[in-house]
Amino acid sequence: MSLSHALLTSLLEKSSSGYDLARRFDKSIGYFWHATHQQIYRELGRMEVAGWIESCAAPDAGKTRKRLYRVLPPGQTELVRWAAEPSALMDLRDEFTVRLRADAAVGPLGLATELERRIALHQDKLKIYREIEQRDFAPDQALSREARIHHMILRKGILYEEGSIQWSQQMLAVLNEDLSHTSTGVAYIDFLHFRLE
Amino acid sequence: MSLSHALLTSLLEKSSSGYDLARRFDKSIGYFWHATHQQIYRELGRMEVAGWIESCAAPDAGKTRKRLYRVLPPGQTELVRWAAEPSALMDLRDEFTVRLRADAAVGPLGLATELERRIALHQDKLKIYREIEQRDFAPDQALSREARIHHMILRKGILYEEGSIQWSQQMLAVLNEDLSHTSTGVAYIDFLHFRLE
DNA sequence: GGTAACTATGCAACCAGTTGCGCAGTTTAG
DNA sequence: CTAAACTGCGCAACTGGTTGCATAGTTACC
Repeated sequence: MSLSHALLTSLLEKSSSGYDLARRFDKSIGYFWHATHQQIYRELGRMEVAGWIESCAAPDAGKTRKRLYRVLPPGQTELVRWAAEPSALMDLRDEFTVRLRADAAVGPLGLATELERRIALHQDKLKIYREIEQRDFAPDQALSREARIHHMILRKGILYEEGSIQWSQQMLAVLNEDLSHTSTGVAYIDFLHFRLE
Repeated sequence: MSLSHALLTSLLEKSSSGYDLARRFDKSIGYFWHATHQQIYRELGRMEVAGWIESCAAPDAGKTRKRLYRVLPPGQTELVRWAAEPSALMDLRDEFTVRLRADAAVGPLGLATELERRIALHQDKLKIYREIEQRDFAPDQALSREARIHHMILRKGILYEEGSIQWSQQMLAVLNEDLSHTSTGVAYIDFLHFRLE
């Protein structure tokens, strides 16, 4: 999924060691996209072979193997080339949605508790995003183009979490509805598929 | 990502051949999650070995190799077991977000056109979802539990597309802003990372 | 009657992502 | 002073997803 270009971007913003990159990735792009240290080291190796980046022993390495990675001009060229490519829309491949559909197919499976847990997780993320917004993107500042783009990316996360919480609460209401007046069997299933043809 | 359980759910809703399953998948769960026929055939094979499903020559097979797949009790048991498991939140691994960040890092890359294309794609999807909603979930009907869950899943898609369109239009405004009064260099980059520590 | 499109399945190879483990040095706390 | 935790890198194996290709029958059309 082109982790390499995400890493190029992150390295352009700040040259780092693989380890720092992994941690920084977790705290910026990584709020939206988790990558393990393994993936990152492997990708750094490939990019160095490709001549997109170079590395040297880190100044603060001591006797450790710590290396510092830097983007080379071919890497930046490649990033610019890649950025202009069209890309597919993200798919919303959410496991929990499938679980809900399984619940719909075989009958109540007690997903309310899990849904409540997920709401709490969304609220945690939202809280973190809002703190970052307050600290880094105060409304009175005149922001640079770069900062405005970063702000919009963060806004995307905030809007997504807010939407997820609202939707989840409505879903919770559906799961908790009194079932005594409604059919719980399977008689309805066959005409409930989304049909398009 | 547990395609097998998504397929179990889909097969429970309606027994099908691999091919039909692939096409039905595209038109229900598949609006949120694309799977190729290859993945589906491979997974069907595994599930049959595991005893979750069984297959027989399809009644309408003629001289073709068409097979019909059906969920067996162990398959349903497995689905119920799986559905109760906790699951991680979806990550928003969107390539275009990385491209925007690359634009922020190296300067304007002309992403506005691509963003406009994506807005149009979101609008197409939204239109389809709304048509499905009108046809299958008319507001005056008393819906079963199953239908209400399916409706909520569709609502999730609708809300996501609406949110994406709104956000993208704001992002477009940022990209199209007059640059003459703002810095376009790289001087700002190093303090623009989201910081948490 | 030929050819193009569609239905239906499957193999093989590859690439990306994940997990578990291990090594080696540094810092911190008891 | 030593054990534990943390920094930093990396190998090997596995799983899941993707791509390209192959096969074979069916339908539709000119």
